[in-house]
Amino acid sequence: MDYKSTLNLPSTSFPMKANLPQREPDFIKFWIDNKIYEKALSLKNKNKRYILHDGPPYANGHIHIGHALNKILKDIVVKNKLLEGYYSPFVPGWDCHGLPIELNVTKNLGPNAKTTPFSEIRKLSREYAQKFIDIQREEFIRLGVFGIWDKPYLTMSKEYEANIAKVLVNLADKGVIYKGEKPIHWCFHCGTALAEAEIEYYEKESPAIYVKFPVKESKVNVDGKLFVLIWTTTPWTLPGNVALAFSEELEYVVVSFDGKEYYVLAKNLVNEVSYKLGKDPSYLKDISMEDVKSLKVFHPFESRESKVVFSEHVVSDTGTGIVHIAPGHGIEDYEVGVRYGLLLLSPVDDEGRFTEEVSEWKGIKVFEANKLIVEYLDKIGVLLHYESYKHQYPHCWRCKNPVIFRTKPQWFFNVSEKFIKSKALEEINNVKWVPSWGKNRIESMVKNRTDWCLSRQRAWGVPIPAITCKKCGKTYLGGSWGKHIVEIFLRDGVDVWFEKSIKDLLGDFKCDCGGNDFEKEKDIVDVWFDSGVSSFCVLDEREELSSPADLYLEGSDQHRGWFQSSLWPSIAIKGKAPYKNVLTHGFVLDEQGRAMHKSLGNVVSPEEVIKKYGADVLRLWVVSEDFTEDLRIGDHILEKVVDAYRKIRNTFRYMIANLYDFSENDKLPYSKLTDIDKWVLDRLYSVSKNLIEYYDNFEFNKVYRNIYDFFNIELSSFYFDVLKDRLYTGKRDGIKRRSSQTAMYYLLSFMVKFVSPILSFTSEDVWHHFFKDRTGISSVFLTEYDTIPDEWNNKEIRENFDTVLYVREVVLKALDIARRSEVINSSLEAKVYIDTSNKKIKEILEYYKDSLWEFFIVSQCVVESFDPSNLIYYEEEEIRVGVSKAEGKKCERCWIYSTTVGSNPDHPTICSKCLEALCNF
RNA sequence: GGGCCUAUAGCUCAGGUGGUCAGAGCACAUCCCUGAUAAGGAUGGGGUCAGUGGUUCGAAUCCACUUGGGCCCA
Repeated sequence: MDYKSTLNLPSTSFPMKANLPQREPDFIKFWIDNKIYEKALSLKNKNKRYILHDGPPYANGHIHIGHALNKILKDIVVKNKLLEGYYSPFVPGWDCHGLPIELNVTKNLGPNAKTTPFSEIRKLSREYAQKFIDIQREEFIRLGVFGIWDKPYLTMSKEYEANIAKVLVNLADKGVIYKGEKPIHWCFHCGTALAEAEIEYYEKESPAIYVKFPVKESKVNVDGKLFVLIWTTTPWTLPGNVALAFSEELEYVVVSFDGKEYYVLAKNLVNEVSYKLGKDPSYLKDISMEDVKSLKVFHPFESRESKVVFSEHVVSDTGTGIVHIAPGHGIEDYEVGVRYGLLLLSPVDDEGRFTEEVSEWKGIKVFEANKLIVEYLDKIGVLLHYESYKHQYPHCWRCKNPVIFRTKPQWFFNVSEKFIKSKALEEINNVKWVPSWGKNRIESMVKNRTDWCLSRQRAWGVPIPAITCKKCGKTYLGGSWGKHIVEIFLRDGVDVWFEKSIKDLLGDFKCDCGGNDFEKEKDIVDVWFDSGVSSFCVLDEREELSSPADLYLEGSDQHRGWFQSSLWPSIAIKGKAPYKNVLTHGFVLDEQGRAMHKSLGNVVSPEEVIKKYGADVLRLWVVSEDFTEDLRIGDHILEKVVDAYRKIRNTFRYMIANLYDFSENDKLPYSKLTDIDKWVLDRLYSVSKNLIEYYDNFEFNKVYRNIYDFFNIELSSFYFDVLKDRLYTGKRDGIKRRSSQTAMYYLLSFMVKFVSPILSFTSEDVWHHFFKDRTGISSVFLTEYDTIPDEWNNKEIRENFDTVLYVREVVLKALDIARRSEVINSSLEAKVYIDTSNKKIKEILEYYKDSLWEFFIVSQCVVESFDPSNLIYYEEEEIRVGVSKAEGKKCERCWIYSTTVGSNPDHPTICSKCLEALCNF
């Protein structure tokens, strides 16, 4: 007889091989065609909200692995909240304005760029951004990310743009926007301001000079004239000098080479100066920081003081350890100037010529003036040394000419204003930062933050709707004018600013002085402001959303970026942070822990990973690492993730296959379950509690670990292995089999849901193969986590099995020895003897004595004192184990050895247990 | 150059307030099974906890410095 056909072997069409790259698109199609996310949301419409607000990626280029990491993490949060029963709408966004897009557009225009009108550049930029929004949207969807993809927010949408202007006007009304000056890169050849990205560094030859600044007063006593010595490669910036910066980290000395003139400079640069002069010092003395602070220094040719200040940016690798400060001609200088309240001079016009403020060289281009200034310094006796110096210098990317720093009027957001800054710091304290050091990080950045320069001299962005009266020079941004122009923007879009004349926009607005002839502001607002006001333009505007958001989740670089740009406007207008929780993730590095660079050839793209392994593998990778730190990725790491994926998939498959003949009606009540099934439900109870806690704390790596370990240790290697006998050979609807199937049904139902925020495709695959028809629910994402019955929490069973499992370890070692001694091959060929002096253990073993053979997967197991001779013997701690060949013959059906084999002449090759099972076959 | 973060077996990770803390899973090797089968099970070998120097009776765990790596600034 063919006994194999009488077994209840696992049966399923759920494929072992996932074939994710090919099959995942079908699930995406299913989700989209059946509007699964929309349905899930509408099911939870009345429930508590959970708002994760998307930080908009820049609409330029394809997504990289960092984008994938970010969106997958967000998706895990959103799906988990959905399954917890929250209404969690995810509205994806894109950052659309800004220089990189404008540059790509103008690059494509080639030499025509200069003559292309603003409005055309804006139109092309808009098309360019839209193209990449469409590309990136498909790429995000391919990752399995749920979101309201057909209604994302775009910072270039008509409403969003108008709202940007509205928030800006609101801020102006709050009195935190002001007009000031700031140095910018300027190409006087092209007559335009340049952004950092438009600067190229080339070698340039400049005059390097040592200049003596006369000291008028000090505590330093020398027998001659005292000077502070500086070194510069831009003599033309000297007319703008207002200060001399020292470093508190350096030591200074007074040195003389001729006994007549004495110079203050950094101690460790004396040798360099001495070498250049070709003279040894005739006098050298340390001076204290107090001495330095006592110096009252004057400008070498202007009749004003050159103030002594201190700055960290002063170093002693070259020069004199004292830096001449011209706040109008350098960013660092400017910042020092802001800190010390220094005069801001920028006596240079658009063509790079000195203005009349510098009467001596008025009208002369600054680079040509260099030579004249050096000659002049020499003439008045303050030039110590001159040489030609080659160094890296910024040049215009377009015309390749050297650029300069000069100041232009700019719009600022006054964040250093006391009230705003202290309010911001207070609010930072009310936000939960994950990981916790994020708070420290943003706090120190906020503390040191200087005013935010909002204006950009560009085309692709939202105009700053300010006007200046030509008659009296008064500038308007907020007030009734602001209200008026925002109304127009909301109705017609911000493009009218560029397209219409000021007269058309003005309405009946008049200047306080009575004038009605105005000039339009040409600058646009910084892109960081665009995304920074998203809580106003998205959370406050869209019905399904609200502010403050429950969560912002971005890379740790956003402490400087979006988290801050979002904080300031919200603080200034609402007095509140726009978020309750802020979670940051690290950066994705290669397997060696190095940043990815095209030149290193170590870039891993999400597209490649999906093509080779599938999105679920990428999703599993995300949680297999600790995302609060930097993450590593590469083929070796991904292979490991694939292994883990296979294990999880197979565990699901095993459950599905063994439940092929089980339905809800076959479920047994908890009280009827066998102990091992009660044990596994106790494990499921504790795993479930853990998982919910881990999910809520964003500890996804622990979620992964807990699931993976549960599948490997408890389920695969013990529970499922033990179950095989009763599932395959037991009576089809026998109590033991149904008991285990009941537990397995819960395992499958609970775990497929817990896994679904991570392995969304695979979970849906499982759902469709098993639960869809049984429940009538078409998607796992239309369900919620199962409630965890408290009766599963069974301390007694747990403790019993702790003991059983401990003894099992010892037994397995004994079996291994028996196997290596060639006493047995399969563990079913063994009979096991166990004895222990531990009363408690013995009690438990005796209680389970009829099940031990099953737990250990052997044919016979006895608990009694035994003679170890003639047995394979092993002991550990108090456990003594003996192994011999099992008694009786191998049953052809269940493969267990039994003395009952042959007792029935009709079935001479099978055991009594199998005979019983066959009765109702 | 500065701020923040980071360094534990081949990989991914555990190791509150210092004293069985040198762990887990996977991978690997060897063996078993062939009724989860391009699956399943068992046993085993792997680390001077980046380095140096301190504090301490005692440090992976505290402190300092160094080195490597990352983010943000300069």
